Amino acid sequence: MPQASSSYHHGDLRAACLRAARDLLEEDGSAGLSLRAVARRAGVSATAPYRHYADRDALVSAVAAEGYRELAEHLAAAHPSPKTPDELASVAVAYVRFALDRPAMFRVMFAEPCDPNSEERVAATAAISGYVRGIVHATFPGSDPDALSTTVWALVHGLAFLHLDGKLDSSTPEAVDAQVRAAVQALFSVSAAR
Amino acid sequence: MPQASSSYHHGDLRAACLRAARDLLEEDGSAGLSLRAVARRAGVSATAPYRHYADRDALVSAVAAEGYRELAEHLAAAHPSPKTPDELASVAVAYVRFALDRPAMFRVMFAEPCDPNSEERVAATAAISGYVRGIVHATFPGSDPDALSTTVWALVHGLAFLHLDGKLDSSTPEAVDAQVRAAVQALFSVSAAR
DNA sequence: CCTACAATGTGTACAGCGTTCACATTAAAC
DNA sequence: GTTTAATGTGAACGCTGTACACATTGTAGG
Repeated sequence: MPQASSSYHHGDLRAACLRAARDLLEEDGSAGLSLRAVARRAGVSATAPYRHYADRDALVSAVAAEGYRELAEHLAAAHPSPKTPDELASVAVAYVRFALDRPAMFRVMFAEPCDPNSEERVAATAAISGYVRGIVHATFPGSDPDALSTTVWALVHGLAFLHLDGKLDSSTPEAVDAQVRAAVQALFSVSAAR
Repeated sequence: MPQASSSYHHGDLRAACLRAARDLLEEDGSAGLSLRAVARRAGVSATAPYRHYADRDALVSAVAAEGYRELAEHLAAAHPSPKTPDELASVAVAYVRFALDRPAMFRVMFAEPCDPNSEERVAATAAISGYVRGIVHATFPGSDPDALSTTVWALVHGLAFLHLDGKLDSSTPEAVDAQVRAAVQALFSVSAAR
C-alpha cells in the first residue's frame, strides 16, 4: 500500500483518479468527465493518469465497474435473499432508484457497448446477471430461470431508462416505487399462476 | 424550396447537415458525429452549420427526432393496427430490431435527458408513447391502458438496451425475435386471463 | 433596374480536449 | 550504493465546439 511520502509521486494516483472521476460525474454529468479535469482534481499533471489508465475509455470503464459493484450492494441492501414476488419487487424498486439517484453513473454503466472492453467490466455485469437469475430461481423454482430472469431484468432496466429520460412520471419517489412494484408483480403473477 | 444556384450558398444546408450527421452516425458511431465533420461532408465551412443549428446538441436533437419518426414508421410497417397479443408482439420485435439495426441512432435517441431540449424532440417521443398506448388499448380494451402500455414499453425498451449492450444472446435475429415475442406474450397473458 | 436589407456562408481565433513523446524524479531491487 | 523500473512533468500535435467580424448572395421596395 503506497504512501504519499514526497510531493512528486502521488502515492495512489489510480484510486485518486477513480475518485475524482466519480465526483466529476456527479457534479457535471458525463460531459464533465475529462481526463484533464480528473488530473487537475487529483492535483497532478494532465498526462499522469496515463500511467494507470490506457486512455479515457479505460478510466470510464473502471468507473462503470465500480458502479456495477455499488449497484450489486444496493440491491443486496434492499433485500438480502428475496424469495417472494413482493421481496423481488423490492429489489426491482432498488434498481430503478439507483438509476434515478445516480443518473450519470447509470448512463455510464450502460452507455457504450462493453463487449470488447475491460474484463473487469464484463465480469461485473455477469455478476449482476447471475445475481438476478439467482433471485428469480429462488422466487420461482419451477419456471425457466433464464427466460424469466431476462424478462424481469429487461422490464426493470427499461423502467429505469424511461424514467431517466423523463418519459414516465417520476415526480415523487413513491409514484416510481408503486409503478415498478405493480409492473413486476404483474409480470410474475403469470408464472405463479401456471 | 431553395435551390443550389451558386456555389456560395448551399441551397439547403439544413437538410444536408442532417443527412451528413446521419451518415456519420452510421459509419463512425456517435463519437464521429462532430459538427466539423458534418460541415466537411456537406462541403461547407466549419461554422456554416451554426446558421441552422444553435449548437451541436441541437443537431443531435434533430437527428434524434428524425430517428423517432423512423421508429414510428418502422413499427407501423410491422403491423398497421395490431389488435391481438401476437400482432402486438410483432411490433415489439420491430422495436428491438430497429435498435439492433441502428444502434448508434437508437443510443442518440435515448442518450441524454431530453426534457429541456427541442420541442420537436419531446413531441416525437410523445407520439411514440401515445402510439404504444393506442395499440395496447386496442389489444386489451378492458385493462388500464396507461399502466399496461408503460409496462410493455419498458419491457421492450429494456430488451432492446440489454441486447444493445451485449447482455443477452443476440447471435441470430431469430433468437432475438423469439425471446422478445415470448417475453411480451408472457407479460400479456396475465391481463388476458383476468 | 437599382438599391437596401436580411439571410447565409467564410475565415480567423480561442480555449479545451485526448494523446504522444522525451525527460525528470523517485522507489525498489540487487 | 548503483542500477533499474515505476511514476509524474512539460511541451507539442491535431482535433473539437464556438464566437466574432466579414464576405457573398437572394429578395423586397422603390
